[in-house]
Amino acid sequence: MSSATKALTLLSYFSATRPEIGLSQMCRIAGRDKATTYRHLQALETAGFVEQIPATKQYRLGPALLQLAQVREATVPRKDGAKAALAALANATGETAHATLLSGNVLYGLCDCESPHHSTRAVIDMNVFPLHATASGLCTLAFGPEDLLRTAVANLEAFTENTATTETELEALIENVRLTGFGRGDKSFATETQGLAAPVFDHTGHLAGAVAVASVASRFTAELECSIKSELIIAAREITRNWGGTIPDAIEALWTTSLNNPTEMEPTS
Amino acid sequence: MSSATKALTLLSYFSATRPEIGLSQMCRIAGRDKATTYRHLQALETAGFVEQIPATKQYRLGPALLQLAQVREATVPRKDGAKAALAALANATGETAHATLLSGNVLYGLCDCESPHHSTRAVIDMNVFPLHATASGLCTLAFGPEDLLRTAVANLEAFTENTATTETELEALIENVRLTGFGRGDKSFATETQGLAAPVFDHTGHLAGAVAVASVASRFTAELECSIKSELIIAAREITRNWGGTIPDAIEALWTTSLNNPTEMEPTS
DNA sequence: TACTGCGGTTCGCATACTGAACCGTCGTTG
DNA sequence: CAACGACGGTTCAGTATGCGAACCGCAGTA
Repeated sequence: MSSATKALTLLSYFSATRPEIGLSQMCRIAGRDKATTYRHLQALETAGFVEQIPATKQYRLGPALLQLAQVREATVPRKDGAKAALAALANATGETAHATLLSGNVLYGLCDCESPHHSTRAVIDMNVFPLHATASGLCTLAFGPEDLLRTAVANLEAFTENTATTETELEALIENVRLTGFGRGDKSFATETQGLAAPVFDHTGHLAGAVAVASVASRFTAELECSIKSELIIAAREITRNWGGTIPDAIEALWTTSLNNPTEMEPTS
Repeated sequence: MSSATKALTLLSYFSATRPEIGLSQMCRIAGRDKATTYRHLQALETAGFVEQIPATKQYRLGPALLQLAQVREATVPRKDGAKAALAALANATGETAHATLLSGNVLYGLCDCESPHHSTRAVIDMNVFPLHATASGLCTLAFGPEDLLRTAVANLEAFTENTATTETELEALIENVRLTGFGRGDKSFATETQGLAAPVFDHTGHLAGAVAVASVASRFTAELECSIKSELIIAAREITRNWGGTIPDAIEALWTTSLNNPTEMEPTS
């Protein structure tokens, strides 16, 4: 481990719950020498990555991070941060993968990626994803801002006979998403399409969108669902990381339990 | 200079205008060896501070910065307290507005906001603001800690032919700022940029940074200057308030006299 | 084919990082 | 008060570790 790496890892010990760390405390956390840690902190301070609070002598993250984060945000649009993960997802599952982005009350299609494995694919061709009828939409409703539900119930268009058209039906679907950590669209948008989605988060800690796989219903099996879910987790983690966020622990826990108990799933219909 | 510092300085070479840098290019910019630079970039990559674009092998800023900036923002939410005021300032003046933050002896760019009014704008693209050559820097020298002057005179780089390059020249500029309450950068940093800045204070009662407007020199008139100054006062008051400080009475007095004296023109308040 | 510039690797050398020990200063405590 | 411990910060010998000249393979090109 290089000296620069060691210095940089010190930064990762700062968090919202522990924003200020003293020298001795940092030594204990990092398990390193005091003199070394001191020099590392000084190096970080000269670079503006940490600053020392004059009153308490404690260290906290510095202002240079804001500047660099701004440049990062300007240079890497979100679409680029999702493309590679989507391609991997489509390739691993053999199905069509796509990402959606929540902006205000609307869920936009951001980017999609078709798999070359099958001749019949689910074709994604939407600008706006209906919240109540797609896996991504249900995911957004389950883990996004609460007032989104009002927007959703204002438009419960019935795309298929499986579409939820009442508020209670919709709430049941959302509740299921909150229990499993995955959004499910069981032929609720198109009669031949089976959707699975996972939430994606950004640097504000809020839901930013979803990543989803659209499979053709006729070849959708329990094994495929399990495989898709595990790949979805990988993709959701990567996209979230690229967007500067972290998956909330609660959702990570949901994923592991819902992957280990595949008997939980109940086809609604 | 420690190895960690050397690695960290590489990050400062990324900017909005140069978001992606290859290895050889980085060597030239940093003036350092290729192997060393490569190791540094690798260390930064493992820490998530840069990432390599697979296609071009170039490096760009990484996603870890977003997370750390988020923590910083949660710890010290100064940026939030400045953004709204900057937007209003940019909108009212029709010019590019930005805020800077003093940390130690260094003046960092915190946040900037471009106005949509003009097609030609002053583009702010700096991590660190030179104290002797920018309106914000002069403001900081005039009203910030005294020993900052020593740091400033240690680096009197001439950016344009208008840049102050001697200590006496610099002191004359600072004296003018102390008389008017506004920092002025008359093409001293870029030949086409005219800067005006006002100081901002935090809860300790000391200077915390500056808020500034960068105008294009060719359209800079007395009327515009007057308008910018009155808007600057509003923005400085608001940001200072958001940062938990108050504008010292002495500076409020300077502002009112300097707005009324040099010209009969009344600002649109 | 030879040449140029690129990203990446090797390896011997000495620089600069390491960490045990130390210092001065706080609050606390018997 | 004096002893104590925890803290931030400093010193110094010894060696791990970073340094850079030289090199490799590749891709474009003239």
